[in-house]
Amino acid sequence: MTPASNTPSEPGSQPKGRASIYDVAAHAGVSAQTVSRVANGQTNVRPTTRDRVLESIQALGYRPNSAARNLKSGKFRSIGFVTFNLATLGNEQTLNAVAEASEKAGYTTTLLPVTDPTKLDVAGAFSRLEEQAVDGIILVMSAEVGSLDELKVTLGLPLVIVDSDAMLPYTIVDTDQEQGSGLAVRHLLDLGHRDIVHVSGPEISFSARRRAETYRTTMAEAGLEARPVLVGDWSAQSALALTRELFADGPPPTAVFAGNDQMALGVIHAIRERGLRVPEDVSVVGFDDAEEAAVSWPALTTVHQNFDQVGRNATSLLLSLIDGAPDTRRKVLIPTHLVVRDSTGPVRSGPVPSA
Amino acid sequence: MTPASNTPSEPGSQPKGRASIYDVAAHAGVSAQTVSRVANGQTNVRPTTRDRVLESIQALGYRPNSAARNLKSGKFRSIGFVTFNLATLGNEQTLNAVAEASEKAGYTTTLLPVTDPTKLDVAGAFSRLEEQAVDGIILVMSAEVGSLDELKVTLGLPLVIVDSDAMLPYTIVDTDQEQGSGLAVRHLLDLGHRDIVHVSGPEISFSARRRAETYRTTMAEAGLEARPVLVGDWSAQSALALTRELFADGPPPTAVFAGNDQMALGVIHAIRERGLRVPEDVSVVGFDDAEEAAVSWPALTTVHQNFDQVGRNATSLLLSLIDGAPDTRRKVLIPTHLVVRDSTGPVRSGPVPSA
DNA sequence: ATGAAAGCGCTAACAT
DNA sequence: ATGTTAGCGCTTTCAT
Repeated sequence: MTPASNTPSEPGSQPKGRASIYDVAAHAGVSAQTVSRVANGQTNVRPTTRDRVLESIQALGYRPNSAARNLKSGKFRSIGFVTFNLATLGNEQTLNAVAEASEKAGYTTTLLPVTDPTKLDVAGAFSRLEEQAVDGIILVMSAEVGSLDELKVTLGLPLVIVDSDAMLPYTIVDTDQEQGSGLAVRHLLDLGHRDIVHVSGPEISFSARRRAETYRTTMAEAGLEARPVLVGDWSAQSALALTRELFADGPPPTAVFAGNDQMALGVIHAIRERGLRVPEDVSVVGFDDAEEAAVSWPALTTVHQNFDQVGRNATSLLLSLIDGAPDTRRKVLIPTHLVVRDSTGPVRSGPVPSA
Repeated sequence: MTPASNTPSEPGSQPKGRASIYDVAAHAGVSAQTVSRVANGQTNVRPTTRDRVLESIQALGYRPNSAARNLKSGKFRSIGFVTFNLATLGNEQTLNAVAEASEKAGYTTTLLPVTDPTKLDVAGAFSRLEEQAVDGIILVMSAEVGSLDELKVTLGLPLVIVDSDAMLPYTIVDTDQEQGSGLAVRHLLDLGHRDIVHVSGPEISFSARRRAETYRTTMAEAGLEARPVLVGDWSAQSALALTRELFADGPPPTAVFAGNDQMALGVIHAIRERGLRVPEDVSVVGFDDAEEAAVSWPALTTVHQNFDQVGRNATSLLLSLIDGAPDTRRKVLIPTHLVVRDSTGPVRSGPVPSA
């Protein structure tokens, strides 16, 4: 059946390395072009020929070489995901959403870890990103990066920034920190709390600073005095230590707004150590709505952050940039919503909401 | 200074697209070879020439095109990370470790998400992996995949499997599930518990099955009768529901071994709902040692799983395979250790350990 | 120390 | 419907 004409390279032997398009062409007795057409599902190939080529592809285990394709097309069909630490609920979920969204668009996601944020001097590490086999970059900052302004100059690749200072002159997608934090603080206010403490993430984090700011302004709007912000590092451990100190220093507040759920757990732990109850003695609100929030004891009231939407938006924005859309430097803010569970309740004694 | 001789393509205008090695060569008045040598840090270039080339590289913002490099070298310097869901503590931490380890080796990590595990029929999806621009693949299963045997036949790429049935004929890296589960169950046994329930992950998961098996054998070794395993899906919610049912159906056990920390939290939640205390009435052990384990209330006794080591080992194994080492199909089992915190204690009333 | 030529595997453009 | 030519950007010979 198959006209297995002998070629000098002995096609009958087992395949060394990988079969190229020429091997298939020789095996099927057609030109490389025809193989290419079959491999790419072009229509203008006679069914007989197509079948023969398909057989040869099978027989030789041929797979197109993506490097050659990339070289030819000038595209990689891959987007780069740059982050300083993956070990964060938000970053991880964002990555997950990005990976799924880009896969749907036929793109692959390449991780470009930058071990040390401060090492990200623009001249050095960043320009190296251009060599990577990616068509565009999603930069998840979650922390400050020096001289970002030069980025635009240095980086010759489409760029979308996630979780960042929305003042930056780039296309940005982020959770609406202000809206979310307002929700949390006003919830406590509505429950009658007047003495509310905020335990925040690290200074270096934009979102942490934004949440702390909103805590202060919302308190001010209510005509209340904000307590000094307790600055942690997102970890439950840091919140635990901070809250212990707080209790050691003076009377406990009636409510705590924690910068994330992890820290909320740490706060709750410290409250219990002190012999107090949640929410009867102290109410606690978190931020993120991580999986454990629903099953902690008590179930945590928290601000739900929609990382999936952040990731999907960032991806589609980047993809359109890659497709040549002009960079309009849009800021997309993804709204949050409050999930009220059992860690918050009305103040036990003291002023009741005006009603 | 610079002999900016005019070429037909008007090099003086702003760079359309990207500067190639030829543009730099023309700009510096040397051959492409010399540029290549400078770019790759070869020594045999006269300092004067080198400087001139370097200047041109700067001026034109030249970055080597990785597609061309890849095509030439036949390597991508990237490893593929295949998983069915990233949204798992273990997978995420493993990915993190893989990304870091491969970055250190000068490799990039490419995410190859497979949305539906059951869709991973070998003939289809898997052979497509070969087209990806990767030199090898780390497959994180955490669940069963049909006809894996054909994998070897189909996949022409170095492969390391993580978190899997260690019986498979591949190079495998995994947490030592047996050792870990033994630690957990024997810890409860040592505390005098005799009535221990196991809440497991889903049947489809190898590690879940392995942990359940070890629970049964360890109980048997102690001459005790195992309770029917409560099969959940790793989520706290599932454990919560399962434990509620358990309590509704009969007398509570004195201890629970949960298949992971999330489920342990769900179990604890259910115990409390029932008006019982942890660990006074019921002891609970988890598995993973996730961050929240240390700060949950009470702090969770759990089996620490070293995902970092799993990821690092998988990476170095894969890298050596890529470098041409023969596939010896080693099984590397990473040991765990027990972290005793506050969720376990001696049985209140009942048999005391023989001593 | 430097350059010229060839080719990695693929596909767009142009024949036939 | 199929084949031929050329070239993507780089690096490995092999000169010089």
